Amino acid sequence: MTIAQERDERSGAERHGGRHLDASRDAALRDAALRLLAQIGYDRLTVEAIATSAGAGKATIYRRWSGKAELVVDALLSHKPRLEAPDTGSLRGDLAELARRASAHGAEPLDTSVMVGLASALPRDPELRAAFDERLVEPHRRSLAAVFERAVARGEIAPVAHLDLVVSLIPALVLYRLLVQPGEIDPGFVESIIEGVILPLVLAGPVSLQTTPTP
Amino acid sequence: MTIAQERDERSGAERHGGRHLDASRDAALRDAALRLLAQIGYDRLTVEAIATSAGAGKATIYRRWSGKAELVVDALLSHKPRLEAPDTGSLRGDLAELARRASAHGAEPLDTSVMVGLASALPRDPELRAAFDERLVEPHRRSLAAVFERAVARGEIAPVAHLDLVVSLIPALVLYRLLVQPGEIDPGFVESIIEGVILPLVLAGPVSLQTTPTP
DNA sequence: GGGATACGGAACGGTTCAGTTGCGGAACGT
DNA sequence: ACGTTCCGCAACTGAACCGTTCCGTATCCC
Repeated sequence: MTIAQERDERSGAERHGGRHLDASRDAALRDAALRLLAQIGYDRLTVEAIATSAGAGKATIYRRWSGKAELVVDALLSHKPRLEAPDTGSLRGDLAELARRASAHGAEPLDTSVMVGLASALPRDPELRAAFDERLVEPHRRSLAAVFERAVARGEIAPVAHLDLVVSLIPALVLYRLLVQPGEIDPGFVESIIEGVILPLVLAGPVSLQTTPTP
Repeated sequence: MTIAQERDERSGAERHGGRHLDASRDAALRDAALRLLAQIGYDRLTVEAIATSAGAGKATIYRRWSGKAELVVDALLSHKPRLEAPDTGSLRGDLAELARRASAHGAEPLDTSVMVGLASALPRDPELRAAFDERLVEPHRRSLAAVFERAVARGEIAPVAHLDLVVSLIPALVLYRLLVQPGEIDPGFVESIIEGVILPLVLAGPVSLQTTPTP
């Protein structure tokens, strides 16, 4: 519905004379929405604050979206993630590169704050959750899965048994860490996940030990 | 401050005649607060809804707490977790028992919903975060740490290298799963974390492989 | 018994926000 | 040139909620 509305307004059949919608206003409003979302969370986010923060009037928002929910979903979907998985030649190098992007660079700290800000709202809004999935969750999972699959193809590791779980490790632990201990993520934190959990896990062969060692 | 207020009201020096505070109202209100918190999250939680849900009047709440924040913190702190780590004789057995408690039983599904409901509010309220830590995060970590330490003492596994990280695995992955895919947690989910991630990780010896296998 | 206080319930003023409308001005098509 | 539509801004109505106050009733200490 969001995309449809966008189509109506841009290539609409009922556009005659008059001033056009200013595309720079769209971008400014979406940016402001994501920035405030990361700062104060979805529930405390107000349309008025978004407008003010973008130097716009509320009417400019309601000319484009039906309200907060539609604007935030559209902002999330417009937020293009970097999909390209790195290829440094080794699994450790690829993971380190992903970690470097995730902690140091500009995009990802916003991503994780947005995740925290959206958390409480996701269970009650399927559209929000779908956009959250498409732009924040799945790209990470795909990049990680590609890195592991390349390592398998190189013969560096055996096929990963629970790939779904393994590619969730970094985002899950980063999110948990942000909830339990708010503030900036130490770059070494992601590194210790890689070195302390992921690499030992995927480098170890399949384990088939006895369950009862103390008869 | 919350505990101090409680002391003032119960053993207060300035209590003369008149009807006493009904302790059953305290419990009903705290229960209602946690139940609604799990359902709709902290931000949408209203004092009015808590009172109505507990069959009480708002005045009964404001006689005890200064507002929503203090009530929720007090409710969290009154929520006594089961600390006792199981001791089945094997690491796998202990972990399976923890998993059984976490997914099937009554207390823990509420716990995880409360965690989701609190998520967006934690970064901006240190008292809330402290209570969250004390009653929802640390007990889980302590139980898991105790289980691993006993396994080390039995000689079942080598000392766990990144214990802080390893004991975060279950809560982090469960929380992440709840956010990304709301609804009930499949009991098999926690089991696959144990079998697919934790056990392979702690059973594998320290890994010291070469970083560059493709010269 | 009598004064004091808690109880559920209802009402009230104050604040915040949603969503709409009007204003003066600017940008577009015809 | 002219009408149409966008722009930022401000004002407005209505809803939701907070925190307080009052009511009639019930419970406690003295």
